[in-house]
Amino acid sequence: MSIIFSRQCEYALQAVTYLALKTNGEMTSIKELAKKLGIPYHFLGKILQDLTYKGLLVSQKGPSGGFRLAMPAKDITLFHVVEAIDGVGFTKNCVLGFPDCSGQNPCAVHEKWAGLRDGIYSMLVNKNIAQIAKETRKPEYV
Amino acid sequence: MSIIFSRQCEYALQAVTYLALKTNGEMTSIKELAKKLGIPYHFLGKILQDLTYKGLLVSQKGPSGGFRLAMPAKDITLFHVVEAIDGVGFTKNCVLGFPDCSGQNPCAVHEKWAGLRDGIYSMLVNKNIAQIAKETRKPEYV
DNA sequence: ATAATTTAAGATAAGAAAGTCTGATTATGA
DNA sequence: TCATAATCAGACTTTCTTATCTTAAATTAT
Ligand code: FES
Ligand code: FES
Repeated sequence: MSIIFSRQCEYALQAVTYLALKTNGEMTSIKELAKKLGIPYHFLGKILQDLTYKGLLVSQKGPSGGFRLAMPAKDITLFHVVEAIDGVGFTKNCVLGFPDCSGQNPCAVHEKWAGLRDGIYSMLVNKNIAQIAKETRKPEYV
Repeated sequence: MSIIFSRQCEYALQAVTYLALKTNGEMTSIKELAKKLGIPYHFLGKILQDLTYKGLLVSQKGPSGGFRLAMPAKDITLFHVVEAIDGVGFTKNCVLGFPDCSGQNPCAVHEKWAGLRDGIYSMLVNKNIAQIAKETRKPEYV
């Protein structure tokens, strides 16, 4: 099966965009996120913990605790999340799996792929998640 | 780690483009492919077996046996290989991992991603592997 | 015929990713 | 204070992917 981002990363992206919808400093619990997004509870817990450790989220224990963004939504992009979970390998790897990807040693589709790869990068950085939250219409988020 | 195609699929793509360089009906052994491309011998064997089963390659046992393309290189695209190994899921899945990806139920980057996805598809179908073989300069292939 | 070479096939192992479970810790609010 | 609700942390299990090993079957050339 072909994939772009790991499942962990997909979950993280969904969770962060969901958190972006909570405008005031409100905390959101793992329970709510897991339920609304259909993500396994404990697995999501690990991921949020990870994002907290990486500085993207802030957590709070106890009743009415949970997670919120560590900074204004306009300062976070999807790329920050991908970077934190999957790393930035996809921005420089050969799509055919050759060990060295560069203009010096291009595979048959290197030029084309380099362009698409940049396009994916742009997709991830050109909108902050405040904008993304505003445009979101997924039923999962309601 | 983010990836586009499975490692199996990458190996398959590399092997098929390598086979495309053998113009006359010549057979190529797993040994040669594994050595030149740096792919684990037995693992590659399985993959080539699979591609044979799927009809992309023809195999021959015994001394001077091996594998060759089952049809003229101009009739095969990278997409055929991806389709055979990883399937076509990537042409229709949401990049953020949402279960339903469509214009009816778009995520925040659906429009952008749909375009890039088409670009990847084009990259895979717009050249046949005869053309690809001709343009290839990877040292692995020499 | 027979020895050598090659793919076919299946079992198994090793590793990574995904998911689960349990108990500890921390904070809230009655 | 004390029960409750939440994250934190670690071990564990399951599943999938990748890789290895071994034997069988087929083909070729001697
Ligand atoms: S070498 Fe293949 S994409 Fe760059
Ligand atoms: S819904 Fe996300 S890419 Fe289509």
